[in-house]
Amino acid sequence: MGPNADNEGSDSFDWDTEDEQEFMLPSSASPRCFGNGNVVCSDEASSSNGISISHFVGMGFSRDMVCKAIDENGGEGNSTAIVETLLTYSALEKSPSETEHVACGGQQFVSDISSSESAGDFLDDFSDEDYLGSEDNDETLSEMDKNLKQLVDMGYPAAEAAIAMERCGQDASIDVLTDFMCAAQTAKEADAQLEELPRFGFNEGERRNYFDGDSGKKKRFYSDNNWERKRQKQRERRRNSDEEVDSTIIPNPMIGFGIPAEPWRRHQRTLPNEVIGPPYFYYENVALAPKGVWSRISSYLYEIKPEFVDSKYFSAAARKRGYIHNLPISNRYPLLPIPPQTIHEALPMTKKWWPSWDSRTKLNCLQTCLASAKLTDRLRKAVADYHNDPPITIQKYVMEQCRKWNLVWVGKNKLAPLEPDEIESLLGFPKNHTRGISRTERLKGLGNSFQVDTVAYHLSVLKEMFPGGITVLSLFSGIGGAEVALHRLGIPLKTVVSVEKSETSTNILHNWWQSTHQKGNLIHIDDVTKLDADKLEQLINSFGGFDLVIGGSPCNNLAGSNRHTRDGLAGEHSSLFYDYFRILNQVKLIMGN
DNA sequence: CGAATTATGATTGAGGTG
DNA sequence: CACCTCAATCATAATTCG
Repeated sequence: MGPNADNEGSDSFDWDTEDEQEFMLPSSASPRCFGNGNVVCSDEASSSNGISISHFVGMGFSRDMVCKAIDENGGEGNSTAIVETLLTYSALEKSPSETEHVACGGQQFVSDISSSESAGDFLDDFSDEDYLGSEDNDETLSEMDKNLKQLVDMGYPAAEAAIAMERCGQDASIDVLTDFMCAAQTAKEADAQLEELPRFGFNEGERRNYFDGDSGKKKRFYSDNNWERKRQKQRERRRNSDEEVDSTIIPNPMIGFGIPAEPWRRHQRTLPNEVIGPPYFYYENVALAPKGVWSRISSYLYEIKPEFVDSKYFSAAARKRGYIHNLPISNRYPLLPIPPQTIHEALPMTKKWWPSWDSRTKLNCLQTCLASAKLTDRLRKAVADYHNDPPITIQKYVMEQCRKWNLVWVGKNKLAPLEPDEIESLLGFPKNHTRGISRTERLKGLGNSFQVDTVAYHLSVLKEMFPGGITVLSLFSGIGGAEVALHRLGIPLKTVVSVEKSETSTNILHNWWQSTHQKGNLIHIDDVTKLDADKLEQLINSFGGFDLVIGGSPCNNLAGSNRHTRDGLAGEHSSLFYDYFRILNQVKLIMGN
């Protein structure tokens, strides 16, 4: 009946080595900026797994740095380790001063992007005068490395040590550095009170203590030695690790700069001058990413703070996402018709079988996998034994599984996962949008997509700006959430350059393009890493520039559902964010000329 | 061999309790 | 403040099926 309560004490933990590695992850570093095509070293031979020096150079690191990082990691095999090494170097070189003011009812943004020494500068407005690491010869670097290592050995987080070294100068003594960090620490502790925001009554906090001897897997863990040790280590790490380098605050309620239901909430923001469009850009990823990820993404995208929005305010299913963009935020309007807002409205057939003790009105996030038939059958058996409502412990267990797997009631005591066409509808896509490919592929494509109504609400401000239509660079297009959103807004698509690796997703977008009788051009490119400055310049010359650069880079190394490779931004796929950043910069640069 | 099926926790943060 | 409960989460990998 209950979930398998096993694996107590079966895992062995090796925290000692892991802690060291995590310290090496700085949580803030400034991006390198790009010049013209001369940064692209096309003569580089790719290694067997397709990762080359130019791949890392493309992320914005200098060539020297890349070579050194590859050497340190014993060749090009371990790209994740190389990226982390590079990010550490970046933190050593420079860390952005995180000045930030929060005005009442709005936010102000202060940019602090400096150009670097690498290959041409892309922002003429900024000078190099406050940049100190103009020639990072090996001796300087290794000296700084030595200091960093010593500080880390003393127990300081690498990120703070790197910041201290940057602030105090390269040849500051260890004493000076520790003093600096001590002062910074106390300042931050005193700074740790800023929290307001009203709360909504969406989830009534009905918390009961439940003591279930059978299905209770938790109580027993508390007396487990490994478990205790692990929790202790976690607490220690939490105290030690970068106290407040991650300044990202996820708002509650998660409504960003406003939702259609509350147009009276007024927000204002000030963007840095160099990102006031065009070109407009729109970047998306999961809101609940590992610590520090959003502040890093933000530091690359001109220090613009993400707009966190949960799609449950636009549809019957939740979808917590962060959006960084330079779009205006006033006079937004929702896509019509307004989609069903509750489970019963979206799936009327379920109403008949819905038990009174299932209090859900919204579905959770639509993911890429569905519950197994064995699980739903176990749940059916757990509930079917009772004439009336099952006991509270059974209810708890069933509800937990329902929430985890987004199950709905489709018969007496019968639960089932959603069908692909239901997911299409909940995400705002037309019926049969993904039809024609395998069920597994459909679920994957849909699970990785935008919620169309949510994105369209943000993009709606483009309509009056581009009455004649727009030219779009769509990165990581997937099944075409951005295209569908723009089309449903009635914004003509003059040209869409779509970059997408998956062939099945590409076909879906292509089919949609034809079936909606688009007048414009749809151009496909299959690899973001191959979209270099030359290619961009060629495209921009052909179409007169891009009005919008839109895309959400891979989230699978950030998403909470990933048990195996939740490696953060440095992960194999999620690191493609740096290509979004690179391409956006190159577009801005080329269009600026 | 592609498609379908199934099992597989950890990391966060909010909020309660003593 | 220490400690706990509760909740959410754009997935991966191994295996089986047809």
